[in-house]
Amino acid sequence: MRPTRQRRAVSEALSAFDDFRSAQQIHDLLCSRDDKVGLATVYRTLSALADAGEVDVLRNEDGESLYRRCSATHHHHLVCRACGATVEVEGPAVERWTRAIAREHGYAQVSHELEIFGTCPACLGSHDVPHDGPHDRADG
Amino acid sequence: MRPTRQRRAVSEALSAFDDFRSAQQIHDLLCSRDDKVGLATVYRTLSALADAGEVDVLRNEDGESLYRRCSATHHHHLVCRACGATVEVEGPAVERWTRAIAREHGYAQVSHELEIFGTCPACLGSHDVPHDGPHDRADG
DNA sequence: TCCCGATTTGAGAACCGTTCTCGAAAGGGT
DNA sequence: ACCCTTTCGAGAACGGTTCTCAAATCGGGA
Ligand SMILES: [Zn+2]
Ligand SMILES: [Zn+2]
Ligand SMILES: [Zn+2]
Ligand SMILES: [Zn+2]
Repeated sequence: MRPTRQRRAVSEALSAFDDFRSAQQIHDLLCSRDDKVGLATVYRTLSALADAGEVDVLRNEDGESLYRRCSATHHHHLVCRACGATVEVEGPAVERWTRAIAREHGYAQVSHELEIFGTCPACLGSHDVPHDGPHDRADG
Repeated sequence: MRPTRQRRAVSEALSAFDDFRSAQQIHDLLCSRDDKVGLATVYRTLSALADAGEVDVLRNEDGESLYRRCSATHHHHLVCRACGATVEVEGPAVERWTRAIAREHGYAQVSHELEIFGTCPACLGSHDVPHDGPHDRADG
């Protein structure tokens, strides 16, 4: 995979966010910076990064794919519904439990998806709960 | 909510499946039975049932919504990737863990999503793995 | 039973995130 | 510079879902 200007731009844009962002949001950020990158290229690059395990993907309630640069080890997410603030969490017991459940029912090639949603401390404190962006995170 | 012929048909169609099915699959089943129900009505009825907590919803990897009549208590699913065979599973320890993690980070109004995917015993045994339907489940 | 307002239906259009198309542009090895 | 492959990108296409709105249906009261 060639490190083209476009791919570098998408990858750097991802790093500018601490929370999960959609392909279109990333494209918008690049546009506002006058980085000319086609939307199709943003989609292609994000898919490639996800396939390579360099970013995590999760679907929001609208079915939209959201991307985030995460640590390399297996983990799950605690995500604020209001602002998107994300915490990576690990639970060895949960990992064991899912494997045990699958074995118990004879299922093989097991994987799992686990996300925790809630309202983060910042959003709990603020009187008007935001719905369109993070509180104090870089986004451009 | 009026118990119309259409809503009854959708509800009964759901009961004919043991695994998760899409709105379009349910619509197809009704058509093949000469139950005249519009696709929009199928979507509306499934949404209403999901809102009422009468059916569980999960999104497949394509972002499609799948529906299943489940038990009323909180549970998760062990789903076969190949044929869709579904087992309801419960894990009190996981429930405790998610609450603890959320509290630890100060998140409130916590919910979570957890699905386990794998290959069921029947699909492991069969030589040509099916990709379009369950093994020996009612679907008509 | 008949009437009437409220609810429900459904064919098709609209919506929207995503993927595909394919000719143009860019890159790298020689 | 040349060639061949990869990548790009504007716009079309795709597919699941939702919306539109006129027609059908329902339920309750007269
Ligand atoms: Zn992650
Ligand atoms: Zn895990
Ligand atoms: Zn269920
Ligand atoms: Zn649970």
